[in-house]
Amino acid sequence: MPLTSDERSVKEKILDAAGGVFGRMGYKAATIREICRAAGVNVASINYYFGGKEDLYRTVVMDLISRTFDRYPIDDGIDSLSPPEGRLRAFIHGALRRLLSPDGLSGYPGKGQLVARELAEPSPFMDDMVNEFIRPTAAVLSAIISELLGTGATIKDIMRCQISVIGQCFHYAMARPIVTRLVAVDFSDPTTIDELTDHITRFSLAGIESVRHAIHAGNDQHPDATPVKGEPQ
Amino acid sequence: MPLTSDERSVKEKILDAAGGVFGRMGYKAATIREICRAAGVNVASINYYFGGKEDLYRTVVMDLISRTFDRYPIDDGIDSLSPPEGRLRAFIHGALRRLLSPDGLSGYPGKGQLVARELAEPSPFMDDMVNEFIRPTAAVLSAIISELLGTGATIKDIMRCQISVIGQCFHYAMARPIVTRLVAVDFSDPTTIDELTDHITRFSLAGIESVRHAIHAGNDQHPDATPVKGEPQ
DNA sequence: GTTTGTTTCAAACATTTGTTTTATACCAGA
DNA sequence: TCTGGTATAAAACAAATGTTTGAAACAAAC
Repeated sequence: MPLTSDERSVKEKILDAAGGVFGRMGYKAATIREICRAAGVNVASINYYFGGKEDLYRTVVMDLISRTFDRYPIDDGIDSLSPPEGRLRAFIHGALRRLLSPDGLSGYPGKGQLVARELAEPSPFMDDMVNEFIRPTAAVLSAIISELLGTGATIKDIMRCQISVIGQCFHYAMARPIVTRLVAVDFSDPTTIDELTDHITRFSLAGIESVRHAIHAGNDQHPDATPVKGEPQ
Repeated sequence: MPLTSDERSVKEKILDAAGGVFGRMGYKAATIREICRAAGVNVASINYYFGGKEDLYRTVVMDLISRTFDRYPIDDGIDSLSPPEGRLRAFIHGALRRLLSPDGLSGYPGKGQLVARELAEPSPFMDDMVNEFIRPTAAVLSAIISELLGTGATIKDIMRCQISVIGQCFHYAMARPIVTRLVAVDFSDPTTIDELTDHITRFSLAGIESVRHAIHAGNDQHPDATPVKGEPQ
């Protein structure tokens, strides 16, 4: 009978501890002894419950992302027929909370470092991750931006604006080791997240509007009239 | 007398091989045996010439970044007294080229993955990197944005706009494994880099301008933007 | 209470890995 | 040729790490 309350507890303890250790140290540098010490369980437990280190890692990552998307859905509970400005704000808010919010249990530091690790050295199941989570997310953002840009926007225009929006959100999560060395900020604070949502939304709406203008007014001119000295483009 | 032609050859062989292996596998997963096999030298050579694995890694990374900044300087050859719009464009162009341009090393995959790796598991000398390369870069961008925002901008305002600009540039380098799965783009192509420079500059100038308006228009959505108080730096 | 299957634990095992050692080859200069 | 410093190679070493083992503890069913 594999479901006593005690078993779930041990498994959960391992999963939580593993999330933190993997996120902090990366797959290779994280040792199962460190994970088990943090979880307060025996080293053999990992092989007993998960079959090995690699399977534990896969479970941890998929579980973490899945739960995060459950808690902070893509649409953030906003009607897909409402004006695109509000939907963009909801999207950014959701993205920031997914990336920066601490994961309820066991003081997990944030998913940013874990994402960075996946980008540095994509796992064999990176494709699954993209298909299951990232592609639907990108589709929602694409629809919003497409509406904001209006007719005449090319796929390239939409794509670039998408990356401009997402890039801002990601950077707070990924570059945390750098940013915190440059300035003292408390990410994961809800107030901070709301402020960032305001900023990125304002910044992005203006940026998108500017791209829209460029599209409708004689394409592809340099954004500033002053040419760069000695740099033939 | 440590400078016969033969010695330099061995050292160079190690450096080249190490760049590839570290870039491909990351610090922890890369083994000195793998590096030495790729370089065709004895395992003891690394300790003999570099003192150990960590010092070798530091040398390789610092060398790579240093040469990259030499080739693509921060100011991109533009006068620091010219209008901030052009300077922003030069800054973005330089950042993109540093991040996306392939470099001379044999078969080296690009700096995006290395940066991502550093963010995922910061090296012991991450502080050195930040102080030597990132801090001066951030200072240049900060000056540009500060000028664009005008008086009344808080440290927070400047910082957030900075991250908005840098985040867009970084995302192309770091999220390459994701982006290439979503759409077919050839980064590192100079034409692509120039197009991206145009887009990010236009997008960011509009975003910054919008933030400037919000600052001067009683900052209703911006309850924290009280003029410059002593932000811990 | 005994039995049966599951869970936990400490110790052991087999590899891997960074480093050191020891010996040998090299190569000028006296 | 001898000598002293340098470079390379093979082996040895010590520490760390993922995994396995075998026994003990435990819980529920009979």
